[in-house]
Amino acid sequence: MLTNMSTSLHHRAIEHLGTRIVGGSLPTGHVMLAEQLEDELKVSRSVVREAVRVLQSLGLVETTKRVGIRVLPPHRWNPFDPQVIRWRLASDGRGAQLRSLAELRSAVEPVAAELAAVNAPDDLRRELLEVSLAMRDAGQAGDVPRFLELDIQFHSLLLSGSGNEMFANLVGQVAETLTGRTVHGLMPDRPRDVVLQWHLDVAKAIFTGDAAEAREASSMIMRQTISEMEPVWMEQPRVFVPVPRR
Amino acid sequence: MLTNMSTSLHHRAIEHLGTRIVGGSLPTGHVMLAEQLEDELKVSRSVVREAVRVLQSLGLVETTKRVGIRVLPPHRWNPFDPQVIRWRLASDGRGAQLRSLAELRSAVEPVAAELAAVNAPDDLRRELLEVSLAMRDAGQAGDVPRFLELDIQFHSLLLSGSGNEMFANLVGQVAETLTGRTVHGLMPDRPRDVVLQWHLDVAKAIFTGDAAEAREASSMIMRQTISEMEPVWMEQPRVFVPVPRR
DNA sequence: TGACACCGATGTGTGCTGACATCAAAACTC
DNA sequence: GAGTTTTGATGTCAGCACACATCGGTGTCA
Repeated sequence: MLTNMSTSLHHRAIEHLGTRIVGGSLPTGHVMLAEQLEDELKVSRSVVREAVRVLQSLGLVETTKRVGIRVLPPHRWNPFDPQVIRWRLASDGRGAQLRSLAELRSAVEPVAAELAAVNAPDDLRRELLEVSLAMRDAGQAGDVPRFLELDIQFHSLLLSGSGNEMFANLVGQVAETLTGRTVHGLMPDRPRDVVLQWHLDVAKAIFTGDAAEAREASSMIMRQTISEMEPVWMEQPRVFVPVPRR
Repeated sequence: MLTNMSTSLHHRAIEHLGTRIVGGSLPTGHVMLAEQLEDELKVSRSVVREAVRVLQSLGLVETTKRVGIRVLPPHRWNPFDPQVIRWRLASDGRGAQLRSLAELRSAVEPVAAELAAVNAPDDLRRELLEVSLAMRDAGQAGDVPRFLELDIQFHSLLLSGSGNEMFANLVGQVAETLTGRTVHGLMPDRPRDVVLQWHLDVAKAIFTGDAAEAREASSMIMRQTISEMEPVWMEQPRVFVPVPRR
């Protein structure tokens, strides 16, 4: 066996194929043979087979006897899988992916805020309040990296505090969205005062258990976020997936 | 080899382990050995290894050298994976799963309606209108199975029409929620007239491009749905996942 | 004598390989 | 054109070499 290095062969194989499929260099309908992948990746059958099985479970490929490994169309991919999202963010589909995530956030966060106001444990409410205060300080001081860190912290706490496991699972994706925004230079040097105030409003409302106010303030943040990020995906066309007939 | 039957060994192995882990009979921290699974499932190592790799990508287990295959805690499971959701719906966690899905719907659908009013292609708007009319007829006639079918159709069109691939991907889960509601006997024999009216309102608003009205009417439906389904998960405790520190 | 650091044995996942089974597409026969 | 055979790919199996985390024994030092 050749030098295996840090990451496992299995992981590397998945990464290699995943990026190529999602990136588009292996187009929909493209057929590969397992043996051919062995040669290409210089790994054994077991590695290829295990990698293909994982990609199959993500909806990226299907295997058919007598045919081979076929790349499936994008609408078959599991759009909620963290790996798929990561691969898309690293590809041309980055804009469309960020739009999807931003819209998902804009849907989920106000409801999460509402739920957190009703259900969140006390220490989490307190921490949320502290973070929102720290955000104000960092924001007014123009400390962008610190602000980003706290921003992620804030929204993570909010989503976790909802007590909905699906919402809580979106923290990773939200972090991607937020960092993506700064990376794209879409953040003003100094966050707007209203945005800081809205974050404070959300934290206070959750602290006092005011669900309606929490939702409202969160909606404001989301509206602002979307309008700031819109340039990223402006030219990206929307795709309408056919609804499965029965 | 014993009779292998319709589904592949690989699929059966995944199903076997997935149901047991999600169902709780293999508790968090439980450690299995690959060899032991071979004996238990009466399959070879490759089948076990490929199945374990898939479960690993779903966050259900992790493998450590010298230790074995360890079952991970529920908060590490990918809550958006269709398989995981299916396993949970078939287990004790059914109530909590339905709550998560219902809350997700209640967050997403109003936003999807808003987006559909802006972006949906014309034929989809037309179809949505037709379906909402058919729903009214089936509802008033008390034809429950037909109503359920149309209801699923309606919400699928709505989610697809948003042009957001993540929203569109939720059709399967929404269908589960809706069927789950009838299965649990939570649907009145004859859907309330207001609900039928709200569905018509959503369809009309999307048809005429009135985003705000589409959102509002959709919110009403969601509010009603949640309140109808609440009994299912009343006694289920909420789980608060620790937010990952950096 | 007791505490601690070191180190080698052990067991288990990782990776590789050759062989056979299965099954569906494609080619062939009638 | 329908039915049959062939073919070629994945599916499944079993055995091996290797890497490496853990455990327990050994040695050193106080």
